[in-house]
Amino acid sequence: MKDYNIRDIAKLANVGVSTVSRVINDHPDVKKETRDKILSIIDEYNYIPNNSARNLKLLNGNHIGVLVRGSFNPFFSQIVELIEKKINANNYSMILHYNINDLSDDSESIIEQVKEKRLGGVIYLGGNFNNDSMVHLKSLNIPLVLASSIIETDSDTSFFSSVRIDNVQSAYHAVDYLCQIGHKNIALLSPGMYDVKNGLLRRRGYEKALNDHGITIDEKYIIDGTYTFNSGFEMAKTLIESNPEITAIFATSDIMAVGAAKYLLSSGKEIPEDISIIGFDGLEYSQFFHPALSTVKQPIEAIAFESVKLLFDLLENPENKTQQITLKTELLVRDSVIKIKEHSYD
Amino acid sequence: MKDYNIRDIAKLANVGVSTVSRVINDHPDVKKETRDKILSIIDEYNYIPNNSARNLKLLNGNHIGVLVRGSFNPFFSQIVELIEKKINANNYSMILHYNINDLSDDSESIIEQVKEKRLGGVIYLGGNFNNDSMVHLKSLNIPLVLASSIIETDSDTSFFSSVRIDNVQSAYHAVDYLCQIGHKNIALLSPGMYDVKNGLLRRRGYEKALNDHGITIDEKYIIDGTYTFNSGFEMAKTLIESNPEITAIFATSDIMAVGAAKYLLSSGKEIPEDISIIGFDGLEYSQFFHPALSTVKQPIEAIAFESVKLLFDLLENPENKTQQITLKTELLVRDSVIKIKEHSYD
DNA sequence: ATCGTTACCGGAAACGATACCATTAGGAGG
DNA sequence: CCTCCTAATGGTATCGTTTCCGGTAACGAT
Repeated sequence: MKDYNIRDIAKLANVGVSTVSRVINDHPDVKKETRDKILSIIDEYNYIPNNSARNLKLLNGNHIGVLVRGSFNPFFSQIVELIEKKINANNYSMILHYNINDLSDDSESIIEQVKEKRLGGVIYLGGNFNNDSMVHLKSLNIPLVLASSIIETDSDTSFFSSVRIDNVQSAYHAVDYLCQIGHKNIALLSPGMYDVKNGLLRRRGYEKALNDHGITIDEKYIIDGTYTFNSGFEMAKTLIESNPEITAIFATSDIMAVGAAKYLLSSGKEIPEDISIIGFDGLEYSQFFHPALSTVKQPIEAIAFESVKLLFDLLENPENKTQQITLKTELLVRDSVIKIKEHSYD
Repeated sequence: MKDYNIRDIAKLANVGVSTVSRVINDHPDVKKETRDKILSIIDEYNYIPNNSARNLKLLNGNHIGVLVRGSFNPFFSQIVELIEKKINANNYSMILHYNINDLSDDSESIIEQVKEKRLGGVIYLGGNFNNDSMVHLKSLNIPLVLASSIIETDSDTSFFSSVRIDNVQSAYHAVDYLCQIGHKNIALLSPGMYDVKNGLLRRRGYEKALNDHGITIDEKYIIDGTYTFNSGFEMAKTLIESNPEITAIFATSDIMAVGAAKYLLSSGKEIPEDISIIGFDGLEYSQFFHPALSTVKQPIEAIAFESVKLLFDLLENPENKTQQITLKTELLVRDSVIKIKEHSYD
């Protein structure tokens, strides 16, 4: 029950190995008759080409790496699942690596992974990149797409393909809405050191919205944490205990929002009557929370879909131009927000 | 900026390629002096051995496949993340494939994946296996561990290593508890055709508990769906609309439970005052729902940890015995259940 | 001096697939 | 009949490792 190799198949079919190779790779220069015969032998003996040999010869692997900056966030899990589906449809395999680089520079860890695993391409989810990173990475000479990543560079952003959203605008949208319906004491739940750049942009949107509505920014309404349920819970607790006048919370991720909402509800507050809350990401989960959470929905399917598409554009034709795509988010207003009551006119 | 190969390194270090190879693979037969010299050259020139060539020669890959039966369930995502961490720690790479076989037999799809991707080992999450599958799979001759899978065979279960829970007992535990606190009209939210075996066992636990408490099983309290939020929502709706006397729901997964709870709350019912609810899996999520969901907690970390451990036991020494591990679940009683009021004694 | 042993080391044949380069056969065109 | 072209095919070097099979040097024992 040994495995057959291409030479065995060639012998069995009475042809040369080159011909078998051509059949396997769909080269046109094979007579239909010969092709059919070889195909039937391949089928009969259950021959499967050896990928290692193939990759050795071709000098590039057919694994594409999906490297994820964070971990334990359903937002990433969902994207990853969708990406996997598409990668497999293209006859590549996905090598998944969560929680890349807790310490080092993003570009470092990517380079390491690519070399070590001989990846044919990489999708990087959720990191931060500056000019140096980009140049460093460029030396890899490998198809790379940056998805949901923050790219901080004034110069050439066209080194790599990228798929992202407008974080400032998206956050602005949510906070602007809160202001419009009368909220003035609006808190911000922000990721702290963990993923600074990302949170920073959303914070800028928050500040801009307040500014535009003539509300002065109060540092004590802004609190840092991490992208976890627990952190959301704790942040809300700290915030509300010392600032009971807060009427709305904008959380920069849904899991934070859920954590915060949980604190509010379990401390006897009502949502949205006492406090309105808006999350970020648009996890399926958020609509099954009770009350249904308002959120800024990221186009998760599109992020996954476009990332893979851009990657294969580069993979199939390395001469292709890189592309930068910015996708639209959508503010979903659900049951967790309410127009503020004007006490004076009661 | 070409990549160096082992011959380049050998030349640079003035040694033979075999010696370099020995250094790379930690063979003892190299003088410390020589080893250090080679090591420094390797470091200086940033040499990384080519995995394809290595695997070609060794005839076995250093990728281990993690194949997941279902998809879009945080239960699996969490296990996968933990597994990945451990696999990487062992210097292997994880190739992840969700949603294996929507149609075909589990063993078929595993075999296909293994051959095509030259996997060195496989962890299969959440499938169903019968005797035929097992025999079929055995021919692969590859380390394989079945995690959270249902193995239906009276004969030899020792073909493969496995990590599982006692589904019957776990479900029994939850339903028994509901009975103990006075519930009689207890509904079951079960996965339908999707993953029959798994749901079947939990159903058996449900039935056994009712039996032990002298409650006759009523088919109209048992409803089939899928492991999704939405399905949970719909099942609860159907169930409650036509059987308003139900006082408790046992859902065979947390996401079903959340969906069901959402229906109840949004239709004006109160949890647990009107209806008690218990889920299954123990997702972090469940405790941040409001009210905090009671659930049967699966030992997620242990499942991941043990799976990888058993796999590497087999990988490192193929002569090792396979092991079958059954892990304990834990009933977490939180805010979603309440002792039933006896109307007669009010 | 000769031998045996040990500790290191190198050469070269695989591993399985690809692709360049030849080669053949047959037909078209002169 | 010869040349040229094209379609189809085969031979073989090559990709970068590992490992078997020796080989050499050093050294103590005889």
